[in-house]
Amino acid sequence: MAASMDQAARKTRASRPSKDVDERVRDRSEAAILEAAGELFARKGFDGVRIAEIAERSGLPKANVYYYFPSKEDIYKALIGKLLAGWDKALEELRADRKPAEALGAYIVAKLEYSRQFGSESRLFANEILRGGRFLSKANRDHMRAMTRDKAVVIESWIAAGKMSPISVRHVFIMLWGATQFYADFEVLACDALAIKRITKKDFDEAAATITAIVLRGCNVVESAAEARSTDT
Amino acid sequence: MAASMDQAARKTRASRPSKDVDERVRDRSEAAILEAAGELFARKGFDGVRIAEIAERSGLPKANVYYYFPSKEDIYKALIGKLLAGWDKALEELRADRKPAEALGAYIVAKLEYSRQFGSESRLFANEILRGGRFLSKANRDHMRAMTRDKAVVIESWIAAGKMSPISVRHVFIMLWGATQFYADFEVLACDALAIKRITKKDFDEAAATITAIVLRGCNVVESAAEARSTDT
DNA sequence: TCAAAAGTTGACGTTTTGGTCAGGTTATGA
DNA sequence: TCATAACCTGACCAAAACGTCAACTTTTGA
Repeated sequence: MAASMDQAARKTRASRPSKDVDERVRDRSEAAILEAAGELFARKGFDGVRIAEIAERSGLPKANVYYYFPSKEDIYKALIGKLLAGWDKALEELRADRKPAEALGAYIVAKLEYSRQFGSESRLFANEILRGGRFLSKANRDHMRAMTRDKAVVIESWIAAGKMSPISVRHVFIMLWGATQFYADFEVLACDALAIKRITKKDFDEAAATITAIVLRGCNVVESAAEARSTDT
Repeated sequence: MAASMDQAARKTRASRPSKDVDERVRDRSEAAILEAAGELFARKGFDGVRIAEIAERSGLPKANVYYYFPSKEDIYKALIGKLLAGWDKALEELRADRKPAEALGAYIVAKLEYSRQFGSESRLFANEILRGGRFLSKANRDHMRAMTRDKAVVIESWIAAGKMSPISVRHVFIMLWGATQFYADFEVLACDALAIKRITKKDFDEAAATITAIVLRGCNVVESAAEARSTDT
């Protein structure tokens, strides 16, 4: 996911064992650029961002940004790559060997937490999808489809085992995605809806509790453990 | 919401009774521009669209677009205005005198139908919110807040009347918004999730059914046909 | 110590783009 | 018919934005 092939190749740190911490200038600069670009792309979309802005925000002169990344598009694509990793992580909670209520609750919490902590990444992803996913590679989309299918199978196994009522699993995924991303992606709307100025951790916790409660009850998920009250951590 | 004041004033159709159909060139041109611009803004965001594109797509030369709209921003704002009307319409379904199950179901259907029929408007709105709502006026936001509050009161009245279990009404709104907009706004993701090429009417119907089922059951909305007439606005 | 590699940067060139304008054509209404 | 208003448009401009470059400084490794 580094700048470009030739430059990445130059990095060969085996031949440069001087610093074990290896706080290479390159790494720091690339990170700074990526972070600045992430925030900006998230808020203004690909076309809305000037590399001069990225440069300014990352504290580097424009020409230096071009030293690390051959083009604006390359910066953007590098960020898209990072995104997809995070996308998967929450889904990992959905495993067939877990109790449905537990797994679904954990998924909702993880997804909300991800979008809370990585708000700008989440918005960047939303932005990209909204525009039709121009920059998503076929591999990216194949991976996402496969992931969805696998997790759908997990939930269908719970349904088959009578642990929850039969529903259109894939539509439920969409409900969950929509609900969990809303707070980060459409923060303005969420704030208006909640009649607050800024969304806090507490609001996210309430969101998790509400979404979990409705979805679990909505799917008639059986709660074997009589307790399992609110959806903490 | 027309181009600008002076130009709109000139329209004074009382003094020009020649055509009753009044298929004024102005009206057609403005509509063409707005439609073309809507599609483009939805897909590429404000900064991503060049007025040359709008011109081309609406079949007019660029300078002619400027004849009707003083600036790109004015075209964008005109569209935002149209959006908010649609936004309200679905919410009208939520009236205290209706039965909760009926009203909520109708709301979900109306919201989905709106985003299906006016996909590009929905995406444009999403785009605008994602970017922090730069072009939303204070009046716009005040209106939306007031609308949300009113409808929250309606649902809370149902809760108070024991017609559904107590939940965080405003978080439920967010769930509903997220779920109902997803299909239009994040079509790419929705297609991948549903393992289909394009979303059809049938998919929207299934979505409505699933969302309604989960939310109604999730909120323990009582389906008793008998009562549900204690609150009368 | 020192040459080569890595990193930095101000200034520049080219293209794009929002917006303007002067002058043309068509519709309107008396 | 004819004056006026509405409408249309090719050509143009200044600002901005992407990307380049040559020269400069710092770091590296032997």
